[in-house]
Amino acid sequence: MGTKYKGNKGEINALNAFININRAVNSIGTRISKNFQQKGLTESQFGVLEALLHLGPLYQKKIAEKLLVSSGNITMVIDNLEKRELVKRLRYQKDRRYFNIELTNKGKNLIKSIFPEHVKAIVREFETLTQEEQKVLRNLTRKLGKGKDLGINGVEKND
Amino acid sequence: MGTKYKGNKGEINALNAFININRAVNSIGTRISKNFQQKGLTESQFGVLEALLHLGPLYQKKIAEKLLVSSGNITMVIDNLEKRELVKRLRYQKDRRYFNIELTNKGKNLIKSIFPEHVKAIVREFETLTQEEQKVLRNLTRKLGKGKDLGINGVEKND
DNA sequence: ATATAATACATTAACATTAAACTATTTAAC
DNA sequence: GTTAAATAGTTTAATGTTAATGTATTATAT
Repeated sequence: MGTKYKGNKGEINALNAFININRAVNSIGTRISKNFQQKGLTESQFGVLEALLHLGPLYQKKIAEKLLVSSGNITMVIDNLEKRELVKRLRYQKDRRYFNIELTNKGKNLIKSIFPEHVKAIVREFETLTQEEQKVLRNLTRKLGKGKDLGINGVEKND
Repeated sequence: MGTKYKGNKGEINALNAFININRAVNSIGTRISKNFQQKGLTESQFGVLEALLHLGPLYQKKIAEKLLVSSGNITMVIDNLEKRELVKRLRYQKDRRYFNIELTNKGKNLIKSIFPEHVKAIVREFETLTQEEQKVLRNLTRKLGKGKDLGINGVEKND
């Protein structure tokens, strides 16, 4: 198990935690994504539809921020969703640089039909942990994700 | 914070844990990968070189298994590493279906020069957690990653 | 021995992904 | 008001990724 790298205890602990958290995300991600893949959606496409369902219409830059991907990427994902008539681009008249991206009825019906199964799949994966363990995991990963980027004066940059 | 989805407590806990673990992996992964990206390596390329350094020569299928990617994919990654003369393909004479993939001296020097910084970057990320918390995180994610795939008779399939 | 399976790797098409360069539009500077 | 800077989105080139299909090689069945 774990890393083959020989280092001090601190290094071994960090490497083992790193390896296991990556494997876990990979492993549960693969299983969970089967749901929407069977409906012909990629992970990015699913992410866009889900964001639009729960947050309402967004312009592309906001979607890219939510999904942590580049704007060039989002252009293509929206292109492909638009081809399938799951979303539409609406030029925002007050500032013509923006497109508002909206779900079509077809898109809304699709994501609404998939999402409950998606939640069930996630719950199923996390059932290997108790409710208490899930909370511990959430808190540890929240701390981890925030990193320790410090702004000036040692004040946390992250909210 | 957390999900906007309205569900029962079990669903909310699982979704929140899911969101945070994904964000954490994404976030620390982005920062850690800057190391090898600055040396002109992609994540997959780094993964291959690292596996070869620590495990010795491997054939492509083994590499694909280690890195959890498809064999079609590994063909291209090896192609690109080979173009840069970081690895070489050696046809295995006893069974000519296989290639042994080996590091060249250039490849070995590169990965050996990068890896210590990589470890340091990981340690740095995990310093937001205590040693004890890192161990807890490792155990929770190990459990999570194994899932609860059951073979016949309810016997665990995973080792 | 020959036909069939299985195995390792390669190829293709479709989509993802980023960085960098580009266009169109709006805002800010002067 | 005209120019410069900033912003939203697009395009391109390079690589990654998978699933599906193809090719070469080896193992198995009969």
